[in-house]
Amino acid sequence: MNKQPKYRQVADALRRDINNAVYGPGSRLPSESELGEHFGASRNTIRSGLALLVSEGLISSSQGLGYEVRKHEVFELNASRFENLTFPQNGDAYNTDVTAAGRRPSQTFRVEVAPATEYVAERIRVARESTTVLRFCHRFVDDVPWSTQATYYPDWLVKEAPRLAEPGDIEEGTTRYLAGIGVEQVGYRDEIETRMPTPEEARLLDISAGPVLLWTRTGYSDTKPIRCTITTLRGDLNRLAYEIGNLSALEEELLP
Amino acid sequence: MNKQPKYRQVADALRRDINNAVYGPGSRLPSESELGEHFGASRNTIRSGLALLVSEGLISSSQGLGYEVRKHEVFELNASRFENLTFPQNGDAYNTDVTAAGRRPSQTFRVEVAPATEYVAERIRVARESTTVLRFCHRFVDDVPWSTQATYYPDWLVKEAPRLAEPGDIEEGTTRYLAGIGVEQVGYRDEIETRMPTPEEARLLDISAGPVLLWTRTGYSDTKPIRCTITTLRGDLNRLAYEIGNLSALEEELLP
DNA sequence: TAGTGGTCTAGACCACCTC
DNA sequence: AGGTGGTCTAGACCACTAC
Repeated sequence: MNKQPKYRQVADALRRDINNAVYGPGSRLPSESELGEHFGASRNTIRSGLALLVSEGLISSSQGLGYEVRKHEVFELNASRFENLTFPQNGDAYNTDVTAAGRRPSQTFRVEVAPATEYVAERIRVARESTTVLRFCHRFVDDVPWSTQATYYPDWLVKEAPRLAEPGDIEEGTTRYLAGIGVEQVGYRDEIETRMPTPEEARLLDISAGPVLLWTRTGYSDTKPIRCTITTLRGDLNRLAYEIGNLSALEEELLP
Repeated sequence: MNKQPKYRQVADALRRDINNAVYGPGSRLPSESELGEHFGASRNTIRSGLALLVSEGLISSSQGLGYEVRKHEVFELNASRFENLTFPQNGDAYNTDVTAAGRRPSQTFRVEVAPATEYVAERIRVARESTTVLRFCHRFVDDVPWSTQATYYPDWLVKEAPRLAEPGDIEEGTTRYLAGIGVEQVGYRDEIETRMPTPEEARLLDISAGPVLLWTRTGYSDTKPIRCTITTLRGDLNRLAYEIGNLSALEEELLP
């Protein structure tokens, strides 16, 4: 027989109850002491079991309140909608998508000059530590921190497109502004990863547990890379989607 | 002054040392008792700090051995390489990509009849719990569990394409087999999410800590969905890539 | 004020690895 | 055998929330 440690038995029992909706989304779990009595375990052992479920993203805890079953709400970002002149939009797809979902987007924004990290440098093909312009966005949906987005532009491009270095939004969108001065983004390469947040990311995105989704887009003109955008998304709140090829079958679904 | 709890101070100090390569990748950390003496904390407090770093994916622990700084090795899957007749490949891109990276792929494979989960049913547009054929793949790279892949085919398609329900591989690849009988996949919709693994996933993929990357591809003919493939990837080992548009600038990079 | 979770301790015993 | 991490206990005190 495969004997599990007691804290795992506690976690398994509670997980089963949560999946079977004995404890529904948003409802509160019994207190640590009550669970301790129920399972015949010390408070610390119960806490180990609960910590497992917290790390799995099933429950969350707040001091003075107790443990609560988390409700899941996912926002989908369409990453394949082409960022070009055929889709008029401000900045990028974010405002469009969030508003379309009936939610209220907001953001803080800043521009700075920053040395290229190794990660960025190899993608926009500049020397490590060389100067870049960083346009940084901290995004919220209904005032909940949702994602951060950092776009790096190489120095040579900023010389051609000085408005990139100016603080404040570019009304018509950076992609369109660049196209207007003859630098057109004709393709991009996306990379998607996941990992646990750094303490800094956890602070910015108000993450108490669970992973982040990292989405890097390197945009190319017909001759060279022109930007690198790194988006850090709360994993529990976001999903990325790509639609590729002929999807006429999908559109029909939405007809009356 | 913002006083951090002692176990966080421990974690922060060790994290800094790891990032500054005081403890390099693959090297061992001092034992819990040594750290306890160093930081003037009880063993349990030290363990809380170390647990934080484990959950962040920075270190791993093994009973009897100690804590080790993890080395990162990421395998990139190109998800946008079109799955059609222009790219000859077995099954899908997996074998091609892994072999190209100089690694040894292996897999176990099974076919079964399974009722559609709600998630699958809404994607291939069949009734919940209706019959589907599930082709399941457990994949390894150099014998390390890497990902699982489950593809669901709707019942109506299996009637037209009976080999889908036969156990064993389809030599020329399922996409090509289907094209051969007139069911061509002309487009697909990908969805990408992340979360912590379920206990079952942790077992199959041998995950001690860290998230999984979930990649769902729904394939369409010109009139309806024909399959739904759910790939579960170890987050620490995998990255997804999409290349879209004109990337002639990227190809040049690889010339002499 | 009472109840909740958050931190911390001191000590015990077990399971696993290396020598 | 000796050292490592893994589990578990009993108890203390603190911080936060509710009433």
